Amino acid sequence: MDKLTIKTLAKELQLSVSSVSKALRDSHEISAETKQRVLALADKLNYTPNPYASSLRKRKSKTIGVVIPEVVNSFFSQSINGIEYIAKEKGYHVLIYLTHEDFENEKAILKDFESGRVDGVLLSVSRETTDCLHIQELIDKDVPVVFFDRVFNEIKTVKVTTNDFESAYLATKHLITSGCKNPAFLSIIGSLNIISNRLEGYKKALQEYDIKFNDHNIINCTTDWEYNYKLLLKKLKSAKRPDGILSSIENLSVIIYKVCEDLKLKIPADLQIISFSNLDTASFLNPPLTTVTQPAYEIGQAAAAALVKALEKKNFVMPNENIVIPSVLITRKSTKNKSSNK
Amino acid sequence: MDKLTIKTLAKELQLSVSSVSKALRDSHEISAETKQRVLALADKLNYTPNPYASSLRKRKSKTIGVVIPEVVNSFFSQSINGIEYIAKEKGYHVLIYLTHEDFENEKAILKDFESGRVDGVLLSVSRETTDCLHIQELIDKDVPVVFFDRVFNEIKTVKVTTNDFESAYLATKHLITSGCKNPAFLSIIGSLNIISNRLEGYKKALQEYDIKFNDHNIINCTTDWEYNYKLLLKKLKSAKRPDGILSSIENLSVIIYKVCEDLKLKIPADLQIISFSNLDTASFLNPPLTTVTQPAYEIGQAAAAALVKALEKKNFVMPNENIVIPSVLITRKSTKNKSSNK
DNA sequence: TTTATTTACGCAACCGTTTTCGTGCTTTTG
DNA sequence: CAAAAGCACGAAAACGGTTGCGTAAATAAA
Repeated sequence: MDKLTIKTLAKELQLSVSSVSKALRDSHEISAETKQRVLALADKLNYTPNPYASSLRKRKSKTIGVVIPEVVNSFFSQSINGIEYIAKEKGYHVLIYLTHEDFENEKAILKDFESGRVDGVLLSVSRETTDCLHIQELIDKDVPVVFFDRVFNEIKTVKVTTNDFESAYLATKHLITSGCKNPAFLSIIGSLNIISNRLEGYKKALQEYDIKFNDHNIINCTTDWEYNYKLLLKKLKSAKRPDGILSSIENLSVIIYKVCEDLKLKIPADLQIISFSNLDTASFLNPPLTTVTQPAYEIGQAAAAALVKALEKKNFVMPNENIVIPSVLITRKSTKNKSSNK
Repeated sequence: MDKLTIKTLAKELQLSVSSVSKALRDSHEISAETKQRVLALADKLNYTPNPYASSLRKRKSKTIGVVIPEVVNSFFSQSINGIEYIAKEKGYHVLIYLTHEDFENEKAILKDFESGRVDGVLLSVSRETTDCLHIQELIDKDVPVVFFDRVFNEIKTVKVTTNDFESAYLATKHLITSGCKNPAFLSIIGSLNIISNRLEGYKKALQEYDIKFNDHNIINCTTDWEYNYKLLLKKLKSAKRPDGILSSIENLSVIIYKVCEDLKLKIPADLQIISFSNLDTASFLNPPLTTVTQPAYEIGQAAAAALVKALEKKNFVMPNENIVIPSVLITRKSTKNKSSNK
């Protein structure tokens, strides 16, 4: 048995290759009767058209590339879920690439995309990404890019984010109204927009409550967990230690718990904690963690939908649009809210 | 500017298309000098060969398909990480598909693979998958499939798993030696090999310690969390309630915590808990959860490596091989182990 | 009845690479 | 010095579909 191609069908049916192709694609040029015959045989022989031949000729791959920093991360894996939902619905395939927060990796991946491997890209930039030449170059080659979560404002395209500024503002406000006099902000190195937006929200809340902003209360973590642990240990041992923390990074919250345990600091009595987090174990931590939870699934869906919508158009132009899907503050026992639920 | 193809290079260099192609692929037929010229221009023009044309001609896509039940799951996302590591290293691309534990989805995905979209497949079957015709059909079309974690023994191929039987045995033994007289086993509907293997391990430990096996202690959960909650509530309220639980499913462990909280059962005093889990928040739960942690990353790596190894061979034959990478039991405060670490 | 239009299909070019085979030319060998 | 071998490259046929265009027959309009 040699390979089953469209030619096999054509020969069997005494039709030309082109007619078979047209019949399979439900062209109006082919009679209903012939279509039936073709479909029937295709079905019987279990024929599936070669996607590469098709992609080559049609100059589109029905494939989208998803570029994210990490996959072992509840935010990104939930996003992928949303992306996959839309992709499947619209008949697209999903290629996944991880940058591991490395700029060179990101560049190499986007460079590869210039080959036409994917019709469009969903991108959440790495922490190290400081310029966007590689992104613009890709777009200039007519490969549309939609940002989600970690965006680059310099690029004119659709950006799907959550309300980082406002969420951080509300979270900080929550800390303050729960009694914090000296809330700190847990940050991470890099130049991510989302982080600086969150920082601005934090600052605004301080300002509103006449708490003077103190540089010491911005704790800059790194990717080195050992270092972060020591840094937090130092900060929380110091005389003017914070009495509340807003963590802008999910993974860092567990380190805080660890440090508190080791320093015998009581949560929330000695230290109140809120974290941006999508961990569904947050409510089972000790004590349950108050979180700012991002609508990761919806963000993935919205980004994929925007991309596909553009791809389906003849001469698509990506609108320079910001889609903002709000996060939700879920108060739990790690903060001293009065009306504590859960 | 029209599309940049190999023809553009050929024209510019006054060479034939074939020579350029050969130069790019570093063929011995081309002189070093010519290669230099070709590479230089390709570099200058930022040329990237069209992958679809190449795949069509070469009849291989340098792409592997990964089919998993869910991605919002620390085991699978860690596995993907391992897979991606190998894929990148070997120059493969990774297409990800989610079955959402649905058999029909799984069939449709594997059917699509018969088109030659991927060179090989890494598969972890859905919970609902009870027969393997669709898998065998794919293999019969010369698309190699490597199983990881959730395997199908009927299929002769490489299977990468962890030592489920032994791990469950050791975990149960741990419960018993920590004082459990009546340990239960938390299962989930479906016919997964890994679950039944774990159940066997549990049974063996009971037998070894002369604890008679009791059907009531096999708690069969479903995908309905509400139902599971009620079921566990009932089980843990009953007179002959278990004094220890081995959960074979990561997600179920948090429900147990919830039920214990609501019933005011103390962990581990009233109920000791061990769960198969890859959650890195396990040690920050209240109390820290004793886990059987699977080497998810390594399993992904091993599966991908086995697949790629086969793909790189001329006439590959998949060996019918079991690669077993052991899990590790990490004792924490949810069990009353004597030498408690962490 | 003649002409115009529609219907249903085939021909052949094309998408961008890869690869086999052939061909001059230079170099080696007996 | 003739024959053989090696070298560097080009022509052309694939790979498996898609699509614009041509065309014969069938139908509609004039």
